[in-house]
Amino acid sequence: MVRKPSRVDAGTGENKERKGLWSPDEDERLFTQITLHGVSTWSSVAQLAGLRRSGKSCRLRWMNYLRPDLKKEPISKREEEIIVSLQQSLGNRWSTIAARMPGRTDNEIKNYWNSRIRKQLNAAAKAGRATSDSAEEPSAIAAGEKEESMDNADAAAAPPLPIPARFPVFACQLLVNGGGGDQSTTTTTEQQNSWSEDSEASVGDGNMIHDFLAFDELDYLAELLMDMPGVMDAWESELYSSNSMGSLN
DNA sequence: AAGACACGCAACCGCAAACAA
DNA sequence: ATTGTTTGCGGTTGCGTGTCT
Repeated sequence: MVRKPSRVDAGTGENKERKGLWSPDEDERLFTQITLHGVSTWSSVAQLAGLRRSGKSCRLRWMNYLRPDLKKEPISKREEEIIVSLQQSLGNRWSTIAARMPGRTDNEIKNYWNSRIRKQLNAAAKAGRATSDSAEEPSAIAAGEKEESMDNADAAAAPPLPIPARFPVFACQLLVNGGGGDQSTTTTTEQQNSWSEDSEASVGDGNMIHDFLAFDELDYLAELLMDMPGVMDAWESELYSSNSMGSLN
């Protein structure tokens, strides 16, 4: 979707800071400036590129649009699952979530989530009015509502471990891999990243499991697996290790 | 065909943390 | 230790486009 730069205040005053959509020329200036000279401070980037933009605006444009490593394709089903599960375990920490999803920006994920939530709420409003509190809600809607309540409570203040959508898959992996825990519990960055790609499924990985089980089946499995000895311990360390990765670039 | 509505996305705003002087 | 500046983040807004009526 290409939009004309037509937003309010396209920079009428000579010295006035420009706001609104970026023109192709501005993009080019910014891109050239950063690729050739890098970034010392963002305000200096704006100056050196001859842009009447705030450093803040330049940063945002670069991060969300110009960066060469950004994925241009729409968010895949697999990525959606990752977003949902990370959102459930981390809350609205979009930058942390984005850091685990190469090529995706916090803004993109946030937008995706917000529109998704809006959809779910609309759907829930339509379907749910008559049969409120129905036990057979689609898991996606349930997930959305769960997160809303989590938002209010704030993840840090909630002692019980969150059970995101990834848990059933994780638990299945644990079983398939022999329950040793070692390889399953040490979820590496590469592993996380591989979930975002539509890579080939190998025995015991999340893709394979999802090929055989629907979401509602996974939910059911989750309930059973939570009671199995050792599973929650493994999940806890999995959660811990993945949470602590958030600080990585 | 045209207006209304919904959706997706880009970008702004305000705040807080980090950093420098 | 204090103050000012910069950066990063999450929430929110508003525009353009697609779809529906």
